[in-house]
Formats: sequence, C-alpha cells, structure tokens
Amino acid sequence: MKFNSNNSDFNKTLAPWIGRTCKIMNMYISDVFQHNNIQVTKEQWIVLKVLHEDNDGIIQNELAFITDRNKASLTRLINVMEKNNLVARIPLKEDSRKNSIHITKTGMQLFLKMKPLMLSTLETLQSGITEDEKKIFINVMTKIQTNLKNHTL
Amino acid sequence: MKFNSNNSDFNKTLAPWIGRTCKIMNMYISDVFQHNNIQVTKEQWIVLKVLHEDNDGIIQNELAFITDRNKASLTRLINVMEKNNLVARIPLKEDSRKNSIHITKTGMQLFLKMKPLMLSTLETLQSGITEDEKKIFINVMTKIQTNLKNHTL
DNA sequence: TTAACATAGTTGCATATGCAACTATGTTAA
DNA sequence: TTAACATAGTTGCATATGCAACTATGTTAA
Repeated sequence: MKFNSNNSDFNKTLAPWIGRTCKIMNMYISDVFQHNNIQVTKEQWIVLKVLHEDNDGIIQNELAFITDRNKASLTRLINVMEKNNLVARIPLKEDSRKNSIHITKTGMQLFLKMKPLMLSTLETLQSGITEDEKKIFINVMTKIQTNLKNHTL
Repeated sequence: MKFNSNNSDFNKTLAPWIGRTCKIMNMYISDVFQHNNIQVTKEQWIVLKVLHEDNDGIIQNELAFITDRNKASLTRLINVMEKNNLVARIPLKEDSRKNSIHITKTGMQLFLKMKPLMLSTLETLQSGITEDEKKIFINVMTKIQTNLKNHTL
C-alpha cells in the first residue's frame, strides 16, 4: 500500500502525534491483556489501580473526577466491573445519594497479578528514551494540559 | 475535593501522561465542536481531513489502515458519515469487493469551514512550547511508536 | 477447471463514552 | 416549615471501537 504523503498544516502540530501515539499505545496494551488472558480493559485497569494504590472506598463521583470521566460513563464502567466482581458499590450511611466504591478481593488479586506485567509493558514503551528527554516530554505535556484547561472557548 | 497523591511506580512512566493528555485534548476538541454548533465527531473530522487533503476516493480498507482503525470500526464510522451525507461509498468496477470512499460536497464545505477553527485550536494547544521542545517531543513520540510496533509479545 | 486460499467488507456481541433528562436525596433561605 | 436549589447517581439515546464469525468476490495452484 502506498499513500500520498500528508503535508497539510495539521501535521506540523503536536496534536496528531498525541492522538496517534495514544491510539497505538491503547491497542498495544489491549494486546498485552489479551495475550495474557486477562479479561479486563485498560479503563477497568485504571480504576483498579486508583482504588488499590490510594483511594479505596472513594465516592463514585470523585472517582469519575480523578479518572477524567463523566459520571454517566463511570456509572456504566462500575456496572461492568461490579458484574465481574472486581469492585463493589456501598451506599454511604451519612448521605444515601452517595456510593463508595471498593475493590474486591478478586479485583485486588487481579490487580496484583497484572502489576508487574503492566510495569514491564510501560518500560518497553519508553525504552531508549533518556532522562532529559523524559523531563522535557512531561514538561510539554504539562504545558498542553494547562493550555487546554485555562483557555476559555 | 482532596485526593491522596499518587506516588505509585506507574506515575514515573510516560504512558499515563500520554493517556491523560490525549483524553483532555479529545474533550477539548469535542467542546470546540459543540461550542461552534458543528455536528461532527473528532473521528469524523479526521476522516474528512484524510479524504480532502490527500486521499479522496481511497479504498475503504486503506482508509482504515491510515486512520489506525479496524475495518469493522471503519464500516460503522462510514455508515454514520454516509447517513449524514459527508462521504459516499462507491464500489470499484475492477473489484466489486472494494469500496472507494469519496468526500461529498457537503463534507468538503464542512471541512473547509472547520479547518481554520481546528488550526487555531491546535495552536492554542501548543502555545508556549519552543521549537526545540517540539522537536524532542516528536522524537520521543516516534521512539514510543517504534518501541510498540517492534516489540513482539 | 476447480478446490483451496486470500481479501474486502459487514454483522453480532460486547465495552466505553457523552449529553440531556431524569429520580432521589440533602441543604438553604425566606 | 417548606419551596427553591444543589448534588449524586441512573437511564435513554447516540457515537466509536474491537473481536470473531460471517458473506461475497477474486486469485492461485494442482
């Protein structure tokens, strides 16, 4: 297959690089899961990580906020994870509108099994990149996030 | 809201930066579209761009390849865009298994209307980033893509 | 010539996502 | 006290995506 080279104005910008790399990364991670017979999506993995590493029992709404997700989307993500017995919803006594989200034993075991696999995957991803480059990369990412969050439409 | 700071091993890697920035970028772009009453998704925008800038009439399967998309996913994306009269499928005479995908007049007009808006959005995104930083950033992105594409599972 | 194989695209089933409208509960101000 | 408002979460409707199985068509090798 041969395609015309793409010399448009857009390809001088950073955005397509981010989108494309992110897509390739997501496909790779999904391949890693499949290859290891792990029945979890990248999104579910992130939720397990957030719950296990720092925030078990967090309020559902805050979990949505931390994971950059709208609350409707989180509702369904938690539905699937609850169905698969990875997390549990527990209503708060103090405020019955709120649910706290807890990682289950199954969820924890799965997370711990996945952790070394994920760490080595993430190392593979960034192999051959120097510390200086990483610093600048993160600095640029931070600037982009700030630009987007501060710019009003 | 206050959350525990996240000091896990994962946060020393680049991957979460890519995922998070990409997510914020996508949400921002979607806001830009909504704010300007443009009834198109980011994915549809990319297809319009690929068709208009270089590859109008490309075979459906090749379009999937260029846009890093599986052919089933592209089938449905094209379904929606065809429904909205942005593109048209035309079967090839030489090989009736193949469809060529063409941007319509409506699609073209929409793309041209969106183009300056998108260019300024992408400039906003990368404002305050030096040329040197951009070079290193793209270099790192390229390395990551290469790492993922060359690494067998 | 035709059986085996390859390629292009679609469909069923599943997950993930967002907006807007909704229900249920809690808070506040007159 | 209660009406108005705020907050948490869910649901309907829509898009986007991937895998696996499928149909249809084209190619190749015995």
